[in-house]
Amino acid sequence: MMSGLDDDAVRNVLAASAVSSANDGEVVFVQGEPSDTLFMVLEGRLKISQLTDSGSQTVVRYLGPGEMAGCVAMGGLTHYPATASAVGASRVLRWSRRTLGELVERFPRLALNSLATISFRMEELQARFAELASERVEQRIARTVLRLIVQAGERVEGGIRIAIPLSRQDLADMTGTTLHTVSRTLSAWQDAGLVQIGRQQVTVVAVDGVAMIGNGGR
Amino acid sequence: MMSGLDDDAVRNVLAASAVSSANDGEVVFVQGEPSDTLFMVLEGRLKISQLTDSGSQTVVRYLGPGEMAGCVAMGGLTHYPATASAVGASRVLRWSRRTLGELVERFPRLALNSLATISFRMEELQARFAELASERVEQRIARTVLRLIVQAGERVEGGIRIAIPLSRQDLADMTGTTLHTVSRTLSAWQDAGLVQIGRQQVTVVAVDGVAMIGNGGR
DNA sequence: CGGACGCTTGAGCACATTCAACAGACGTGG
DNA sequence: CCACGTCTGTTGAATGTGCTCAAGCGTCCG
Repeated sequence: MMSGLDDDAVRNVLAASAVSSANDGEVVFVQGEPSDTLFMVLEGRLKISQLTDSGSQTVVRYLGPGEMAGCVAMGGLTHYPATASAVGASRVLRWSRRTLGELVERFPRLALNSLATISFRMEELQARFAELASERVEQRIARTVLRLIVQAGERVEGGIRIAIPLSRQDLADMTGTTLHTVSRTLSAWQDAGLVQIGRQQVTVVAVDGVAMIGNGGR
Repeated sequence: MMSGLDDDAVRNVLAASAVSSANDGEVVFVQGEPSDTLFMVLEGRLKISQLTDSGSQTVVRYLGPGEMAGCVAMGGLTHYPATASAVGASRVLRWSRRTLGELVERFPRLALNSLATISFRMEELQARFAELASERVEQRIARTVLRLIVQAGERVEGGIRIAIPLSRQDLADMTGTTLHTVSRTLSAWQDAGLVQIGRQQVTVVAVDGVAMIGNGGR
């Protein structure tokens, strides 16, 4: 978010922010509310999720330290398109839309950086959209797990652990399936020695094996 | 794209552009190529589509006059995430990445406008993603048709026609299904008096009926 | 006139959902 | 500390939506 700004500018931008804390599960902003604040994660994580009117949930992404949430406050959207809730004890920086307007005027670079962030996410979302449209469930789960180990992988003995409390339901909400199918799939993978699963956690033992499934190798 | 710019600025921005024509089906930019140009549709339409490595296609959206294509050239992406091809004889404005950099420096507002555009599309894509993840095929087709009549609806006797040559395959690529299912669905709708279908074209007779299906009323 | 293209329709099947029941882990409060 | 309720996860069986495979038809165009 701050890339391309000189130290002085960064100090100015930070000085204009406020800090908030959020406990595990606490909501930072809610889908449908007026989008009058931009956030940046300082500590912990945010889970960005979306609720359709029919009641089903989709998880759009997880955000870690340094990442922006509610970029739409800078773009033109008047309401948040999704809900952000804290995963574990977290801390975020906040800028009001007003403050933001002034900052962007002084440091136009901020707008460009947001643009870069959103472009990147847009590309990712398009890719996930295409996956969802054309690939089978097992493949999608594999790709999602791979993305998660990039985003939040943690080396442990015997593999790479996804350092987010991740329920079967969460994975289902990311891949557009049900927790049942996710459970079955992960169990099968464990039997095959690809992963090690536990309550709200997944450790990938054989990254190459999972990658193969993700690429269509059955 | 030009909103918030004064007349003089608009003249400057336009003066820096080049014009290209594209015949029906001709490709404007290709997925994976370096994204060194920003486009704006002047006449006709562009179809933005994406090809996965497994070979299946998804249609991301259609763009009409005044809309920007390849916004990523302004954001940070180095390669186009999708392919743009002309639908019918079309004309587009072009700005090179270099020119664009200079323009943005002089008129920072351009960056904000792009941000607004992408934010809007991001929101729409998120909504479609959620649809794809949670709704049945018929519902998704209904919603897609409704979106299309907003984007390219044309009042005709007996309904609203979608003024784009739209094959069953195209609709399938937008909804993540097969042309077979789309064909069956549209035929059923025609029997029910909801739409009037023809070769590469759809005319919605009963918008409310289609909307009901889109909202889950079976 | 012939071929390519877009579309329709039927039959069978497979993947994933739905329905259902249960098991274990965790947290809470008496 | 144990009893209880809640939350998360597992697994089986039945069901069904939508895909795949297959064949054929009409229309547009060279």
